[in-house]
Amino acid sequence: MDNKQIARILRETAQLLEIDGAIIGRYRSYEKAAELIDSLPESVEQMVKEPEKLKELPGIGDRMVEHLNEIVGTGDYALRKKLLRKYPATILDVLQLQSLGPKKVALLFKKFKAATVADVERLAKDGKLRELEGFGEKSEQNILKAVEVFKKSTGRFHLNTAEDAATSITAHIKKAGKAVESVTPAGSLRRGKETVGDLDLLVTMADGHTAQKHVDALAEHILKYPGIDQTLAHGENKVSFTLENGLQVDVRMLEKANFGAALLYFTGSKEHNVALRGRANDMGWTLNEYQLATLKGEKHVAGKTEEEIYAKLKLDFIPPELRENTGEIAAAEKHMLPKLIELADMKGDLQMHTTASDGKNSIEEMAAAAKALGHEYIAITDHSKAVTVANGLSEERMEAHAKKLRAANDKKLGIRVLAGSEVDIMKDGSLDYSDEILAQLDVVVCSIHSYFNLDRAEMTERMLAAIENPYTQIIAHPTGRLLLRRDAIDYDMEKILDACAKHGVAMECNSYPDRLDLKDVYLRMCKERGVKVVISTDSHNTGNLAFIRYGVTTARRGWLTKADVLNTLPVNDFLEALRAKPGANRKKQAAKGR
DNA sequence: GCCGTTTTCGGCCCGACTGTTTTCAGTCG
Repeated sequence: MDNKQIARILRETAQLLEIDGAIIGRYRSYEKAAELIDSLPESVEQMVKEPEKLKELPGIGDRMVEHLNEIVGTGDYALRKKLLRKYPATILDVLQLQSLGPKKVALLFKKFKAATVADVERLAKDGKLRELEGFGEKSEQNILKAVEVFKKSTGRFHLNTAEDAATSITAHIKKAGKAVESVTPAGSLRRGKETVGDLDLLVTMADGHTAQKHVDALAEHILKYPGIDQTLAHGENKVSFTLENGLQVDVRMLEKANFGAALLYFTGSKEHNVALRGRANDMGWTLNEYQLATLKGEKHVAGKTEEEIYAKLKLDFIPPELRENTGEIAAAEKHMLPKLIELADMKGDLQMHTTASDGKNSIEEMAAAAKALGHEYIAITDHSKAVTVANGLSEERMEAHAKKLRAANDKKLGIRVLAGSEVDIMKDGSLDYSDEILAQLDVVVCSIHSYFNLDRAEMTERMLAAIENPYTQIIAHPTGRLLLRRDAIDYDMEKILDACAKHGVAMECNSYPDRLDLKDVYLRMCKERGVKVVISTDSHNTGNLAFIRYGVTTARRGWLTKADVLNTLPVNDFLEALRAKPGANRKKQAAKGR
């Protein structure tokens, strides 16, 4: 049982307890345990064998250790099962609906036995809800809207969808003219989380434009953004709306003096903020979205910039990507935060496709576009023969293609082109090309495109066999997940990473916004084990090459530095750092094509 | 259920907004 499953059981228990009317602290302790375990790199299943270690974690006490033991041992949790006899599991869907919280959900269940989204929809349509205390006509409409959103999606969006929306809305806001000083995205987008639930934008008002009438005028202007589907809120300092794709956008207008405190607050994560506020309290201060101040708010301490606030809290500046309360505060206190990798550190891109398989551009076009992005080298990695749907290359075609790739270096493209392939890992863990073909490639990138549903043991064996193959150098999109569409394939990640460390196989962080694979938590596991990482785009056209920024962001979330990522090296050093192929003469290989 | 150099009991982050109310409970982030 993995941490995600354990966290889900705890979170559901917390939600059910809340609906059941438990006191605030009780369900919060379950919530906190779930949040902690969700982002814990170590396996709880392993840790229950050492309860003392488990108890060192903040918010885990004697009782929680017992509960975790029960969950790991039995695969379920008696309290949750008991609550699910009282409330159907579908009531948790109802809780997802915007404007319905635990109190109202409990009331709906008590009065009408409503336990599904469909039940609630029918009650709202029949006008039954307004009979209840605390509900009115407006609530009915809001609930019906929420039901529509629920039906449309689970309410999360790819990183690039959110970023594109932020760019477009920012441009619109700036058209308001000189009243606007700056527009800054906050929230999970700024933290670079793999998917974004809603978009937070902070707008600072320029000097001389802070009066309410200017703010009101700006709010009016913002609500004229052409992509708005529905306006959700229109307050003094905030407007909220949804876009046609269902993405919710919150825009907050504020004074420059509060910008740092607001940016910190709305960037989150919630867990990071809670920890910072606790720290502020310990130091005799209080932190909110307006300022850091003395406990009763009588004296301002800081608020204009995030840097200033962190400094007052005796912390080094914490990059947004690390703000998940997974150790960054302790590291910042001890001046031990890593110097995170940056986009400018990237010198190459190691996975991309051309018209030879399923790409849209030629070798030369991909090379020119990569050069324009500042890369010094690329590996062209068209599909191997098993991926027939993607026009995978037969051994004969691959051999000819490799020659063509080498020859491309004679054309003075201004960028080194490495001959590679994205070689399929077959069901039994063997590779899709013979050793003879693999020996001719500069870069062998291996990945899974079939049999995603093998059981865990079989999948682990398959991956281990691929890693043990002496020609395998990089595992591409290692878990095969498609964000919001397909779950990660199931194998023992710890075993796989140990094998990668042993054999010098690198793990890819795939930058494609619907993959971001490996993800942050696993990248951090790579770093701890000394497993090498590469950041690639998996581009299928020249436009995709810029996705590398999402890979870099994900790597930053995994605490990686430049030194942890192989393709920050100059090409010859990179080739030397890559796993040596059988019989390879490194120096000769590196010098080739110069 | 967890936690503690003001606490072993009594708190659990905290403020804005909405919709329902005429002063506030519930929801949200």
